[in-house]
Amino acid sequence: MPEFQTSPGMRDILPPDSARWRRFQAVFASVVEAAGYGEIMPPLMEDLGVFMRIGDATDVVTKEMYDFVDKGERRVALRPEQTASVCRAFTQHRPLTPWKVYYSGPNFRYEKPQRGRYRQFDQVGIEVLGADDPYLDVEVIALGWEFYRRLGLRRVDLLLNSLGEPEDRAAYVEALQTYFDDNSGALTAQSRVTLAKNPLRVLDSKRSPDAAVIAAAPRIGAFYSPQAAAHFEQVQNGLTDLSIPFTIDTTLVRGLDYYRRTTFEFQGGTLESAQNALGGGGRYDGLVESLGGPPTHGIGFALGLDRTLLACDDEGVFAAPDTSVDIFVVDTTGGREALRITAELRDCGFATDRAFENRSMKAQMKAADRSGALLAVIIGSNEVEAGTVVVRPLRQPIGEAARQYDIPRDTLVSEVTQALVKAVREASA
RNA sequence: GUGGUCGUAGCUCAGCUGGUAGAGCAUCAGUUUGUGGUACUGAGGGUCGCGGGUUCGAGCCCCGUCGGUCACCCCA
Repeated sequence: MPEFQTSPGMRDILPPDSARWRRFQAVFASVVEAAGYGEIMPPLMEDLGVFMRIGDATDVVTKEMYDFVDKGERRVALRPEQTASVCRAFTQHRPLTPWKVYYSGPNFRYEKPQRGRYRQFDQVGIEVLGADDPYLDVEVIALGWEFYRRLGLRRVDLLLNSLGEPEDRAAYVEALQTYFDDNSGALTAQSRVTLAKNPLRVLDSKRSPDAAVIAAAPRIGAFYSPQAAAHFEQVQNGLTDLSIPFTIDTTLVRGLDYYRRTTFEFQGGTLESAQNALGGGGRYDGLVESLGGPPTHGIGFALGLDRTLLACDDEGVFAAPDTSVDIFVVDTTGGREALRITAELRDCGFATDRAFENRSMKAQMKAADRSGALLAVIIGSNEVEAGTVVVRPLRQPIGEAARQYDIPRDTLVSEVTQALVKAVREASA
């Protein structure tokens, strides 16, 4: 074991995996930019108070924050999510509404790491501030749905719920509290602890002894005000109009305390339940206000990159993109000629790699093969003397002899262009 | 944070009831005095996560610790 390793829950993303991450973010950007969203890049660190507004009943805030005092005696924290930062940015800059933004990047939570759960983890997401239209809820959900489709995922389930208006939610929480209190004998000890903090969260319990109690608990639906019920119905109708299948799940309460009305979650059908939440979101009317801004409607979602990639692996889609080079330059005369040729080819836009340390012809050819290049450009002492270079196609079927040929050194670019066109055509045939 | 489980070469792993380490792949070199991907030969590479303990002797047993993983919790 080396002396230094990444800290728990932190890891290096190496090639070719890193290319997959980049493409993931690029696909997301293209989906939401096509709907008018612009990218916001908030800082990784904010005043601790910004994140405290997420809610003091959530572990994300109370137990998992990477907070510390900086050299200027400020209480700061690494962001555990980005919604709060977006709302802070909104109150700070007061952009025109509706303000449609997307983000992509790492967040930090001090949790015990597990598969699909890291202390530094990437999310992509969108937020819309300043609009109350239920069709906006539909747009937001539909964009998440569309993104999964673009990745190639098919086994994603959309769970939908509404927590009602704040008053509805409060009345429901009260009813739940009463119900669970009356039945606390049947709950697990852990659920009783949860109950003391937030009765809604008890609905999330995955412990089997709780299942019966939860199944018989009061449902949120009975507590909706007429407005909340109408909003929820329009959201459902809109999703149906777009042929997006969903399941109403009245126990879907989401972890963050700021949610109001519409909440939703995307679950991966192939994943274990501990990791099956690929992403989720909802309305958080009130969050901007709690950060000192004007009363402002808000809705958005965040999708976890790690779990979504796990789901992609399970479904065999969205493989790491090919990052191989077009041309590999082999030079057995010391490497100076390779230096010139490589630079020339790169200038002309060809992805080009080469070998170093003046290794044997065989070793350099091996490296050329490994590079995935379609073409090798070879220079030995004979070629230097004759003023030529060898062009050798590399991707013919095993057993078939390579048809390499000499070309004049000064026709390199045009010859290589032709050879590449041919190689690509043969490869796709 | 609580509990289970695992931790041996770069990677995947084997190692019988304790007797001072192996395979496959990968890497490098040679068979081929200029040419890769299939074949053959060989080489390099490990303080068996770390620290204690038991023992004549520990990769194998015990304790602790760190890390991964699984469940709970939480959530993405």
